Amino acid sequence: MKGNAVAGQSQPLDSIDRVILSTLQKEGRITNVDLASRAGLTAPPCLRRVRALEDGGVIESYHARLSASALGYGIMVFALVSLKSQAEADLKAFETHMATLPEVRECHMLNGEIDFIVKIVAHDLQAFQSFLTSQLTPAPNVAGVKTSLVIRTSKDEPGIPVDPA
Amino acid sequence: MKGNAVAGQSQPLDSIDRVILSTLQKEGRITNVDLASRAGLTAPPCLRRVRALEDGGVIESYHARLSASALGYGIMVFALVSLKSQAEADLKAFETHMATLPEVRECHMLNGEIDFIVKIVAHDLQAFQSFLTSQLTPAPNVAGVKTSLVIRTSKDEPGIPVDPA
DNA sequence: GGTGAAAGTTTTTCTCT
DNA sequence: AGAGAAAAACTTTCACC
Repeated sequence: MKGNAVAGQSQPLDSIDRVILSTLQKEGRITNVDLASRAGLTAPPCLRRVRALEDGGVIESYHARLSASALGYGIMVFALVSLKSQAEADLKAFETHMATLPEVRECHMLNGEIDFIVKIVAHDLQAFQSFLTSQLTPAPNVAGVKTSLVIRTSKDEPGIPVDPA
Repeated sequence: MKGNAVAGQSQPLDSIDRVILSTLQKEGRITNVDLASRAGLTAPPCLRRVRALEDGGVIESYHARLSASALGYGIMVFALVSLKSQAEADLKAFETHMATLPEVRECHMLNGEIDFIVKIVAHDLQAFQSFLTSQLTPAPNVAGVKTSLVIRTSKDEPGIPVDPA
């Protein structure tokens, strides 16, 4: 094999790529012709750039953002979880368990005293309490859990900044 | 005016709607014809359902997910921020400041001792330190900031669970 | 790399059930 | 509400620059 067909970082991003990326990050279902005109291109080269960004792994995926409240998820909680052991196998075991729980939307390992931060959603406070005592506290290797209920969210931007070039 | 053209919750979601929602949450750029066949419909009624879900506010938006590392953002940090005053005007002032900072991706107000959890991204540790001392610590009304660096992320699901009906 | 035109799909509307 | 057919728009490929 010669060229990097899959997920090489390929070219440094030029300013047209950045327009494409920031546009698709905000409007994931924009048509290629509209995207092209915002990027100052015609459709074919725009499509080629999008495919290259997808194949190069810069664009990972596309998603619809759904209304939590419309789906009956009124509760969001951050849990700070410390584990008894920091051995890699034990960290993995905890992460594997988190992966199976639909209420757990994010699981990040942290440095310092607390080991994980976990973003959890639930239908209501009662459902969350039940989840906490039946799924999170008894998870493999858990030493302690501190939870904080989200009262309101003032900012929740998808993705990351796309700097102007 | 009569009907609720904008963001009424309209109908309870049936199982076809749920297939549409969970599919679009995972594959935001699927074509309507493919979506229709997964939902067991033909294209026209499928499109009508999607539009109704969009107009009803169940589908809020569509986004591309970009690779943080491909864009040079190697660092994610959660900051736990406590404020000097919990007066609504002071909470708002803090949130308004967070809204202006591109490094801040999420800002959630919490119950209990700590007032906000803020998800931050940065190019590297040095850029983060600089952000912390120049933007976050001196933000309006800040009493204290505790930061935790994310070592690795094992789960980061877009959106929320779509229960099977 | 970009352009313009052509071919192939998809989206979208309409009519009917 | 959903289906089939038709029109309009978009995507995708190709030849050329």
